[in-house]
Amino acid sequence: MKIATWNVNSIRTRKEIVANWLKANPVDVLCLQETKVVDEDFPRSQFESLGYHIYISGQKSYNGVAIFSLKPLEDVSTGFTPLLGSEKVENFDEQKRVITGILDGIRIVNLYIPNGSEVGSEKYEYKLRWMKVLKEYLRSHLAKPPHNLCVCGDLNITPDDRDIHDPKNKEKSIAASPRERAALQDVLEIGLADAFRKFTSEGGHYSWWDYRHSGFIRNHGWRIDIHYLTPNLYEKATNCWIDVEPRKLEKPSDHAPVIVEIGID
DNA sequence: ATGGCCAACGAAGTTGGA
Repeated sequence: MKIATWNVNSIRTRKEIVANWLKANPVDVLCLQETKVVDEDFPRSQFESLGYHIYISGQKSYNGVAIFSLKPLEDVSTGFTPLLGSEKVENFDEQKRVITGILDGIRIVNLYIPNGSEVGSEKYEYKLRWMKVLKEYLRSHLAKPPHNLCVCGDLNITPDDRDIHDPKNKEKSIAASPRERAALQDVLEIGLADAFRKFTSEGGHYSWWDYRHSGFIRNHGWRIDIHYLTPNLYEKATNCWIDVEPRKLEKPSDHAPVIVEIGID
């Protein structure tokens, strides 16, 4: 089974690129972030004609997540509230950043973690609070069948210095600051491991490059689009890679898709 | 170098991204 994750930075702007990619790479599941469109205006037909079932949670202008799956998903839900109740999650579900469903005994959780803007800002504190709720949310999923999690998406945090092209000033840099990395590690304590790092240990592999500064040409990027797996799935993972090809196209997303292959039918 | 790019919204400039 192949599960891909891709921050497309507007599905309406990127629909041709995404559809063409799926034709060449017919993954079982594609998790999208930053769809940036309300559900009524989501360009469904282009992807349904490729055989995908489509599950979406969008909003106007910002955020928005979706899952495409060749087979129907079970137990689909959006946001934290269905598991945790509204009193535990402040107003987090106003921003559409979480969608999940089950496929063949795997609970797939698609996340668009808040960016955080600048270290120390109000949005940064929001991000850190969001991470605490995320941990409870994932723990609740893990306690229920099928007890196998694939947590993927745009995590907006680099796990370590191998995942940023220039670690200088990282303490003050959003997505690399110590409190963000500690918050991520705290979430992973429930029992999640980075699928990409099972196969590739060196640095220099990125999933996001700034549109500015010729970031892609110079490979000045960050690896922030990640699959985390529970141990049973981690053992079964047979490959995980970043497909940089779509980043070379005209009007690309600033992120590249990342694919994990798990050795089950 | 307090920047450069890109998208949404809406019809010019602001907000957000990471």
